[in-house]
Amino acid sequence: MPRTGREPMRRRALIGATIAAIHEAGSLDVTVSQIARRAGVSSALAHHYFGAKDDLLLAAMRHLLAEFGRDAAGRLRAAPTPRARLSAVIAASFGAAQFRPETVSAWLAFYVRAQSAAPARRLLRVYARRLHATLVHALRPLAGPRAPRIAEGVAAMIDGLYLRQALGEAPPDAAAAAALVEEYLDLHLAGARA
Amino acid sequence: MPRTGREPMRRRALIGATIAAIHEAGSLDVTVSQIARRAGVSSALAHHYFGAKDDLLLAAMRHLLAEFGRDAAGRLRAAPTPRARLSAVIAASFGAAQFRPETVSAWLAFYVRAQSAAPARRLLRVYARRLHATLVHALRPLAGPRAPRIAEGVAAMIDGLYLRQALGEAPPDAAAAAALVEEYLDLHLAGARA
Amino acid sequence: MPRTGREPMRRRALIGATIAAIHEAGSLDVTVSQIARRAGVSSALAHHYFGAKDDLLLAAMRHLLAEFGRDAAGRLRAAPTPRARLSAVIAASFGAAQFRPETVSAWLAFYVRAQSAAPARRLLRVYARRLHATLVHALRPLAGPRAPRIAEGVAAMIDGLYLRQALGEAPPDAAAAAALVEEYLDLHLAGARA
Amino acid sequence: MPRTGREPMRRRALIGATIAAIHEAGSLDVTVSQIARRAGVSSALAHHYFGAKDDLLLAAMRHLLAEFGRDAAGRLRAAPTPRARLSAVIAASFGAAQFRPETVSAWLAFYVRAQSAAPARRLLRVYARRLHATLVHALRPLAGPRAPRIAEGVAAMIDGLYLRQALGEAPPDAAAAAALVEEYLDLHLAGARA
DNA sequence: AATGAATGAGTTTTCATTCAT
DNA sequence: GATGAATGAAAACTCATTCAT
Repeated sequence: MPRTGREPMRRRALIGATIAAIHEAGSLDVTVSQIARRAGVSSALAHHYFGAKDDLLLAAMRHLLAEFGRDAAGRLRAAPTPRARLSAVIAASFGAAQFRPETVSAWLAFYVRAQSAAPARRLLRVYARRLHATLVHALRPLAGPRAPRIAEGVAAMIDGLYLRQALGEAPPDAAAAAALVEEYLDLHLAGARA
Repeated sequence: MPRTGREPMRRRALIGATIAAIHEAGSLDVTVSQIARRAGVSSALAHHYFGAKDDLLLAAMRHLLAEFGRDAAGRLRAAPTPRARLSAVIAASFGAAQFRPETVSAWLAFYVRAQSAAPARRLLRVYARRLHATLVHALRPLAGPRAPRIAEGVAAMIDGLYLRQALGEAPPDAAAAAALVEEYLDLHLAGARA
Repeated sequence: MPRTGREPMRRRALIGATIAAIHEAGSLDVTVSQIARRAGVSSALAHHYFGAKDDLLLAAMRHLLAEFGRDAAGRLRAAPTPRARLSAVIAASFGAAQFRPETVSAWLAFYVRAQSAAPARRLLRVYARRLHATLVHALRPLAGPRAPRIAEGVAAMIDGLYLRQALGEAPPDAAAAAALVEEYLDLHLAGARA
Repeated sequence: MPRTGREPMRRRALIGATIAAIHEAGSLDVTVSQIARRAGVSSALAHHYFGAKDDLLLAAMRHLLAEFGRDAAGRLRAAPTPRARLSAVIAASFGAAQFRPETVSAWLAFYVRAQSAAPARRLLRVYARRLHATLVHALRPLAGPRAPRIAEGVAAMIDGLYLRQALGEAPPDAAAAAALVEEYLDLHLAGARA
């Protein structure tokens, strides 16, 4: 039986609390104390584990990215065709784990942060490039030279739907969002085949 | 000759400084003093004219929205057909005034703010609904019942391209962005006609 | 016909506004702008006429003191006997002009101010001494060597009734207050005669 | 041995510093920084323990009130007769702890504050009512229906003596002040018996 | 005479961060 | 490992006061 260890437990709790707090505040203007209280520890402990506040935020961001990455990877492994791989990416983007209001808020906040904080920017770029590469790779056999272009469109649309979701008064409709992107793809690929 | 009036001058200067400062900081975490200094006045004067910081931010937001509104309205007046009206909206979105890094940064920052500040949210919603109405109205004769759906896709894509532009290492390529949206429309409308 | 002159008019308006504002705020924490607005002029004009804020406050204080002085002097002139003179002072203290909530608030605020501002303290002392002298003078033929002591008691009781009035939830009852002091005097003077 | 506990220590120090600072300033226009410096801590700590400045002021007020309450209660317990109880209240009012210039200044400042700040007003009213009830209760067997009236006179005189003491150039003479009130009582009660 | 414009000097309050225990 | 205690630094906001017009 692996002793779970207090530290990893605390770290997880703090990261979860960070995301929840960001969602509740709707921005990164969240105090370390708020986060710590939510995680049931002292703010000093948050510093002890993560160093500066920025590091905690980065860790939360990394957590979100990794979660998405795992989710997407799983779906990609199960996808037999290029077209299915594209759907896998879309499904992961609008999957239950990603499209929760909580996650979307945090996501958007991190995007803004990336404009001013270099480490956050680096993180997002790695993710963006990986996503782009995956899309292009899957699109290549279906759309040839238009692949990068379509990938760009797909990525933009996904991001745009997140943005609107973050703001939206309407309840999140992951299915409708996914369908919109799928349709975009279908139009492009049908046109290609024609 | 109308006396220029100092107040409108100062207000304009402060709003301009606000947008510039937001861009430079990459977020709304800008102090009133920074903004005031940039406008060449004291922070007290900024408070004198705008009240609280939030009011200044809102005024800047309103300014951006109004600018876009005027730009779009001008282009729409010159558009003879529904399809041209759609292009007018897209052109306004990616026009020189709107797609400057400066404006895009501020835009995104305001989106985040709208998550927590009700007045900002109201402002963005008004803009979003107006845009949506314009798009649907122009799409109706071309796409019938699919109009709302396509409008949603167009709006999402535009927002997504802004988001990516805000983050992007690449220099802004308004033409490419606009082309992507135009193409999206063409695909939908071609399919419709077919 | 005496041209009233703008200046005296403005000064009066400002002093009245000062007292009203102090009453409304319940303390001297009133801004010059508030006072000026209430008087219908700019704050700059208040400074123009009175110099610093302290000077305006002092002028308002002086106004209150002078008003009380005039009121008391009038009543004293009409008082035929020492006992009547004592009643005159009491009547002036609780007269309509003095015992208004407005005046009482200001009065108390000035008492506090006198603790830290020398000019205000000097002003109040002059008034206190004059009042004391008047009381002693009237008491001497009635109470002999006990005059200063009784004067002290009367003055304290008047001040105390003001204090309680300033705080009181009950509506001001000038008659009851005056009666309490009169009774105090009667007891002393009856005892003296006995 | 109970660990002294830093928090209670700091709270006490801050409250003491508040009262001292109010006395020195002669009003509540005292900055949190001044108070904190006097207590030997940072202003941030004052906020940490008391929240807003108002809360610190209220705590100081409550401290004064409680101190007086304890003092009076002790003396009342030792008073065998109604008349002795009245003297106990007077003695407590002018006792060494209460009639210090420091305390009197603060007292007066709080009275003014009560005019504009509801919580302060509530606090003072509780104290005023309790005092009134005590006086009336002790006076009832001695003065019958005149008890409330005399109680009012006693309370007013005490407050008035505080007021004059706050302003006074003369050194505080607690004995003389107390004697004045005692005499007032004696006159009333002698008259009653007669 | 009168004012709008403008600001410097402060004041409260918040918060990330450190440190002794 | 964990925390309460403590603070320096900063930020929003206020206000008396000055000055050009």
